Amino acid sequence: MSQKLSENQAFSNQIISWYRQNPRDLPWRNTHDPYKIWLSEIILQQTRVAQGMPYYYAFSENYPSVQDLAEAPESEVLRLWQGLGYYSRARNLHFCAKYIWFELKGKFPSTYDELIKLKGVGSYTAAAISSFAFGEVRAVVDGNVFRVLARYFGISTDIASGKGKTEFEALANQLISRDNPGEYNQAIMDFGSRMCVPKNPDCPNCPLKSSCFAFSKNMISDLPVKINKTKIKDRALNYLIIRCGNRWVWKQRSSGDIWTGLFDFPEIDHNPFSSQHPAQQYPKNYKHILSHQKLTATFSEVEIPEQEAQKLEEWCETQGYSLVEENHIEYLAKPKLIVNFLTDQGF
DNA sequence: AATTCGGGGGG
DNA sequence: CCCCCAGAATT
Repeated sequence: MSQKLSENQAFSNQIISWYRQNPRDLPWRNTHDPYKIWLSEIILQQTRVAQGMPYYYAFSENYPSVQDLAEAPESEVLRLWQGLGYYSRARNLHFCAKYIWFELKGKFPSTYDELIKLKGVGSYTAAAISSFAFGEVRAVVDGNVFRVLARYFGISTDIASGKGKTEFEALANQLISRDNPGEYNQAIMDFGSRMCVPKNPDCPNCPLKSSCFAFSKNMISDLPVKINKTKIKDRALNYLIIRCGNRWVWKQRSSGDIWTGLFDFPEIDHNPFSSQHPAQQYPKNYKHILSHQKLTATFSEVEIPEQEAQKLEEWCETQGYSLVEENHIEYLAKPKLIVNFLTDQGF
């Protein structure tokens, strides 16, 4: 056995050894059901375990099987996802559930190569499902793995680049335990999220410190290298709430922009009503940070008399807007910004 | 390769 | 204020 191979084996053995002494009891670890594992992995993309946990329970209870999810209306799935963000995850989840149930007759894809074809399933998620549910030897590379490997092996390749992704995936697939790939994958992610954390990691108590490159070179704060280019743009949203009796005009957002499929309000420009009826603006501005946009929203309100209800209905029809009874608002999937506004109004 | 997709937590 | 989080799709 080459020295390289035995060093790799020592690394994975220590990772698994640490994991067995410090296991977290997470609900998706108590099953091999690929549906539940898939569900958990989609929820946890770019999402902390603590934030995703209540959503995992909600989806598991409302949709215990892929059939239940497949037969649910998309509006309900999006409403259940409300507040978690990256809503294409929910739409892709529902799309794939329908595909698996109705096209594949409920037979869940069971290999990395099949799983990665699913919408919303990339290299990380395909590796996670194939190893956890089916025991395939396929290493996960998430933010935790990037960090642990970059520090331990002293790799300074930009983890946000395609070169970095290729390089780290190749290394991870050399390190993964052939006997227990799923447990190794769980172990290295847990190690990264609880021991080898981004800031102020607990190096003195780390079982791998003696052979860790970054620790020995005092480069913990320099690794991993991540070159971030995203710049945040300011954006104004000036909403107009058009009310007619107890009905409000709602707009379902279309693709190609933020919050696809969710409901908010028309914006104040280009409406035939606010010029003829007094529109009242709410005093408070709402600031909301997305990953790439800094939103500032204002809300105005205009009341349309019942005599013009038919004209309003026709205008909504041409615009693709919906007149929604107040008691139905809670069932619409809405962005957090809108939920915040409604909460302030007592909804 | 660069940009676009949410929302929350921690230093 | 910054960065990060069990990333992936699109351009």
